[in-house]
Amino acid sequence: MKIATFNINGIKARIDALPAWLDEAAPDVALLQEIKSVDGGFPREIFEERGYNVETHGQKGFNGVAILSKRPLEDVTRGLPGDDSDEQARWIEATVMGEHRALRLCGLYLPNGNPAPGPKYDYKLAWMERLHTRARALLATEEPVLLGGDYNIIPQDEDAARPDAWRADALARPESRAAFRRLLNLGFTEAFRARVQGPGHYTFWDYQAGAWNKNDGIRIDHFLLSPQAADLMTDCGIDKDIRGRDKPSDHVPLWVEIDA
DNA sequence: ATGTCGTAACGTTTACGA
Repeated sequence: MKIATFNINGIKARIDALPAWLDEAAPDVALLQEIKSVDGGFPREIFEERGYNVETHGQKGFNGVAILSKRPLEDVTRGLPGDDSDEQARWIEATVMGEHRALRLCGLYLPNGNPAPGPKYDYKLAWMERLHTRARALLATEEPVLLGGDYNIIPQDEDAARPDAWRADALARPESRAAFRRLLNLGFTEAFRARVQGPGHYTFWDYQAGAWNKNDGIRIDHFLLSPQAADLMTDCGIDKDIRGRDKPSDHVPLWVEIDA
């Protein structure tokens, strides 16, 4: 089963590019972030026509996550637990039924956190604390669990073309990186790094300053796999090329192949 | 030129978030 994550930066703006990528890459599941749409405004028919079940968790204007799946989805939940006052739509979970077994999928859009320091950075770190709590609970189920999405975290210097330019940014500050490492230390495997080593692999290129043409990118979209899911992974990759097409998102898809 | 894009709104332009 091919499972992808893709920050589309607005469903209205990606109304052509997203279906074109789906038709070509043919993922069984796509975790989407930044749909920037309320649930009722999401053009679900476009995806249902292609055989996808559609589950959304949106809000007006910003954020918003969704799951598209060709296989049945069950037990869908919306919102990251741990703060009932948090109204930002950044988390959705569902169980997808594979041919042999079920997988628990979590689609996440982790707060950017800039400017840092400041209240937005505090919110990012608090959100990561809640993510840690939820991730630990999911591990305890001993089921295959995948946490996929836009983490807004550059894990190491090798994950940026110009690491010094990001040193003070919320995406690379020591507290952000430490919170990400704490997740890994629970026992998750970072899918891409389990398969590919070394610098030069990115999932985001800013629209500004010709970042794409200079390959001035960062790697901030990730899949974290529970031990039971990591045992089933057979491949992982980045669909880099679509960043150079018409009307691209600033992110590109990351995908994993899971033998489920 | 302080570099772009997407969304919303008291819209033909500005503000915000990224």
